[in-house]
Parts: sequence; C-alpha cells; structure tokens
Amino acid sequence: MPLPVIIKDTTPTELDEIVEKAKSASSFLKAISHEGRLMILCHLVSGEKSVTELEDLISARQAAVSQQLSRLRLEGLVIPRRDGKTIFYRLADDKPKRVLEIIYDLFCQEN
Amino acid sequence: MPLPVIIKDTTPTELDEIVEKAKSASSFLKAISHEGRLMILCHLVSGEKSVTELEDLISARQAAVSQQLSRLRLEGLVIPRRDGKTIFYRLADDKPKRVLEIIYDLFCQEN
DNA sequence: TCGTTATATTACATAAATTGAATATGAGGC
DNA sequence: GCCTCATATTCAATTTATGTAATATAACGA
Repeated sequence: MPLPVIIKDTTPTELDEIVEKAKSASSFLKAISHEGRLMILCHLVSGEKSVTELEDLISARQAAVSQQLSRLRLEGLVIPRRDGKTIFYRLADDKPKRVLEIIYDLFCQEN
Repeated sequence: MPLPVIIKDTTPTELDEIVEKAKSASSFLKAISHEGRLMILCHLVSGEKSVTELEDLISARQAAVSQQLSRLRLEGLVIPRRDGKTIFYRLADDKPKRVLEIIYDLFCQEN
C-alpha cells in the first residue's frame, strides 16, 4: 500500500489489493502499537523469553502478559515453544524487528 | 525503547525513560495503524493533498477524512496549509515516511 | 493421585476508538 | 449581507480494546 504512489489510472482490482494490504498492515500495526506488546516485542528481539521472565521485565501481571502474548500469537508475530512447564516465546520472523529498529531510531535516538 | 536490549541492571530512571519513549512510540503507532489514516499518510508521501483530494483518493466521506486528519494533526504527523477555501495537508516530518517505507516493503513487496 | 508451578482462558466491567448525522466555521463571489 | 464551497467540530451510538479476577489446563515431582 504505501510508497508506490497511487496513480490515477490504478484499476479497481489493483485498488482492492492495495486496500487488502493496507488492512494487513493496519492489523500488524495495531498489534504492535499497544505499549505492553511493544515492550514485549522489544525484549524478544534479544532472544527467547519465558512468560514469567516477560512478566518481570515489563512489570505486568501474569494474565495481562499472557493475553498480550496471545494476541501477538494470533497475529503471527510470536511463536511459543514449550519446555516442561515453562513456555518460551520468540519472534516469528523479522517483521517486528525491522519495524522496531526504525521505531527505536525515531523515538530513542534522535531528539 | 526497542533494540538496545534492556539489561538487568538498568536503573529505575532509565527504565522510566524507556517507558516514556514506549508511550510515545505507542501513540505514534496507534495513530498510523488505522486503515484510513494509513492510506492518507501513504498518499501524502507523494506530496501535499487537499482534503477533497483525499476524500476521493480513499473513497471516504468528508467528515471521516476530516476527523482522521484532525487526529493526525493533533499527533503532529501532518501540517495543514490554507490556500483560499481549500486546505492542503502535508507530512510534518519524515517519521511517517520512514515507517511507511518499511511497512510497504514488508506488506507489499515480499510474499 | 495430590499438590504445586507455569501458563491460558473466560467473564465481566470499563475505557477508548470509530462511525454517522447534523451542525458550525471560514473564505470567496455576487 | 447572502449564498455556496471546503473543511471542521460536535454528539450520540456502537464497536473494539483493555484490565481484573477467577477459573482452567498442563506438566512435573512426591
């Protein structure tokens, strides 16, 4: 959807595709725009973490973290791996990482 | 907030700053995660557009577009410029552009 | 099997975001 | 001043998101 500049003679079919992609992008962005989920993703950039670890890292309750992870899981952003009683989460691909890098650059580096 | 990897001995003050930045990033992402606003921003990447032009481009009603622009304006993402009766909007800085480039790459290029 | 730890899910209350309709403002032309 | 075009704002209705508390499940060890 973004940059390719939508020119006047874009066909209806092309426009539909663009809107479809905008919807995906929109869901993805909504998923990462939650403060807690954003922090979780940040922590996962440095590697797998268990739910308990994440609870401590972002100072949130078990149920909250679990719900946030659940949302990220449904959205396909993270993948769980069970090891005995504990469940470790990791980033599913580099999409979140790519975006977080920019966000970090924009909000944590420049003034 | 993201990438720098939050290490165990991060001080409380540092953590506060991180949380602050996460909040800003989170607001920004919320602002651009709305499908209509996302499309508006995309169109603005190629240059200033009037409200009426945007209405046509994203096939939305006047009030809706105006509200979405209002949100983007309050968030500091776009800047209005009046010329007679019409008002032209443009991106306030390259933050949205930088993020949209990545989003475009992730959702409209790769399969 | 029972108890415990780790995580997930559900149900409910509340807050925030979004939409649509109606109305308001501001600029220009007559 | 009055009318019209372009845009903004307001308000109520609805939807969606979020947090909390309670409960459920799954795995392990005694």
